[in-house]
Amino acid sequence: MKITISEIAAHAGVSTGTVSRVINGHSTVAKATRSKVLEVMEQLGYEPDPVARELSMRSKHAIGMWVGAGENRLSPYFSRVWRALIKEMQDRAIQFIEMPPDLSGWRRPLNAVLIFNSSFLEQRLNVLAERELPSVLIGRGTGISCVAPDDVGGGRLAANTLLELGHRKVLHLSVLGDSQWHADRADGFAEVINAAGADVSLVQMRGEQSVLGGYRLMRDAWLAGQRPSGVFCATDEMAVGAYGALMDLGVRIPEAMSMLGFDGLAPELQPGLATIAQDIPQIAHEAVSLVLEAIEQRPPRQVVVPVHLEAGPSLAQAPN
Amino acid sequence: MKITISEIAAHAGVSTGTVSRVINGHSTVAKATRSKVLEVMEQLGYEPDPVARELSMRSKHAIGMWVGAGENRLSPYFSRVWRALIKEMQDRAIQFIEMPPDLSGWRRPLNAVLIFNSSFLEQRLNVLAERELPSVLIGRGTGISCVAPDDVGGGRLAANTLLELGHRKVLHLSVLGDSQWHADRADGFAEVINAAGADVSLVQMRGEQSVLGGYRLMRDAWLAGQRPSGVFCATDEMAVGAYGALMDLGVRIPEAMSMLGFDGLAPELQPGLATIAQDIPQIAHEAVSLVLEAIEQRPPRQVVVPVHLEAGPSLAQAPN
DNA sequence: TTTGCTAATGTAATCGCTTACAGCGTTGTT
DNA sequence: AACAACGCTGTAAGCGATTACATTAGCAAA
Repeated sequence: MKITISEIAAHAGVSTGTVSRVINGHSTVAKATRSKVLEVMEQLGYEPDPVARELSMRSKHAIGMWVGAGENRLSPYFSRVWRALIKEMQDRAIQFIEMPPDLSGWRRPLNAVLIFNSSFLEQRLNVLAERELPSVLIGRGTGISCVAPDDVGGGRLAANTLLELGHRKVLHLSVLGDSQWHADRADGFAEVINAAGADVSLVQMRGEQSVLGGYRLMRDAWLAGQRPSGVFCATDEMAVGAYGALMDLGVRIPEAMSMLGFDGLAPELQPGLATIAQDIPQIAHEAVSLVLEAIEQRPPRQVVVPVHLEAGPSLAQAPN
Repeated sequence: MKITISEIAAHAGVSTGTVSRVINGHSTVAKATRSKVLEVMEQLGYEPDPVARELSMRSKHAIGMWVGAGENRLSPYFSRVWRALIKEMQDRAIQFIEMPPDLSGWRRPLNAVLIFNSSFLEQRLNVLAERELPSVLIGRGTGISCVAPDDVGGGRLAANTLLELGHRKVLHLSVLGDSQWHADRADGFAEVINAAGADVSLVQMRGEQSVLGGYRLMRDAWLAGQRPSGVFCATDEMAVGAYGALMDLGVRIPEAMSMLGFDGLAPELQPGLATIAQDIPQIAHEAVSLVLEAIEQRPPRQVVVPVHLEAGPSLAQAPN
């Protein structure tokens, strides 16, 4: 037998309205009442019904997720972000709708649109502006609300991590193209490395953002005579490839080479690989908050979500 | 502005009850009325709201999705299936809940569980049986409802495709381990190839199910002197790797080598790569249907979803 | 004591749909 | 002619939440 809000109300001796208010964390509930209600909810094992919830709230919040044809929806990173977004919206009883890359002919009513790190951003924003749809970007932009990981900080963190382990010759595998994310990672990394002293050297190479891209980059660098003691990869996917290349070349990790990736996917992709991890659930949380703000016409905001080091056995003291 | 049932009712000059009856195919509606309503619905592009529908039909279904620790939730295939499932449940206003690999301490009420192609299947089923939770498997099993792509048929189709193009020396890159899916693909493929005549030869090699696994397998095969004119990869991920290996080796595709993957992800992963495509939305659809049947205590059913060839420029006539 | 405000709570409309029940012309039976 | 049965349709009460609005209590100021 499913427990409903009115049973909770009855047991707690309050009205359904009050119960609803404590569920949604409205501040106008007296402390004593709130805890009483929470207690009853706990005791009866109450879970609000998401379907009913959505029906009653939805009129305000249906948000579309727009990912361009250019983006790779099958990439591990995208997959993670997507899942986090869905979970976040589920928790807030928001309806989410996947939109097709091409919007002509799109007619379903929406309150806002969430754009995933898009190419052709300008064009897209224009399309949305025409339809007067508030929009929020996961990525970087100006004049629009957006949320992104702290790429510069992550780059710096990567550099400091390697420096503290005594590495003096480091390699950075970055991504071809003009992605702001990867440029920032490279900049943060280079900034710290270059400030570390004259005996520290940095080489940067750029390749395709994929496992194979990382593999080829690392293999070719090594065969071309690059012999760093530490390598920082702009993404975990590339790191997986680079890791594989080093294995194939017989270079031992971490004895002969320390490796560090970026994104926080490494633990699933290649156990043991250290990474600068993004807080993806947090990014999703901020993204949805920004969307709700945008719907209320509040001014756009840029938020940067911190990253942290997720250590692993691919990291070791530099050999002498 | 969202169109509701009452607008349809107004436009058609009937009551909402009647509209609802035609939506649900109740037989007690006069023919003329029915067609009038259908016409208006068509004209206004009306779609019944699944959330409201579910709420009022009070068949509240919450289904858990259980994926083991061993499964790679970031793999492109999994990602696709996941998205398709979510969409399907959204369309049916079913609540889906992601469950942790370890179920001890799990308390949220569920009506059923959907298991993704799991390792340790027996153990898991026992756990679920203890809790009296109906369960459905995406993959293969006995004594339980399950849905899977037609792997054997897909293997045969791959073989016929290559044979029809005149290939006489073919390579199959398969997956290490005891996955039924991949065994079936290999069997279907081998069956047809081996029946094709004495001048047709097949070599099978097995490696890791990943881009890198495919890369290494293909590279090593080639370097070991394997010179087929066509290669069939058990998954598109491996195919991407194998494709890359051939590029690196300077083997031209498709002039010197035809390639065929499996899963239907190739168009996104590696444009141009032909593949035996699964109908993933259909698999998701069947999976959810089976779950609903299981909830109603109907006897378990096994369903096999057909696959089809998605051709591409990686396929060509065999060289003489 | 009365007035005015604020904080906390109750009330009831609402979200979009289903469905039990009631109403009402027709037709068939006696 | 009276009545039952039937076929179709309208009406309104839910489903389980949210929330605008009304109400009440409590307290300070006049």
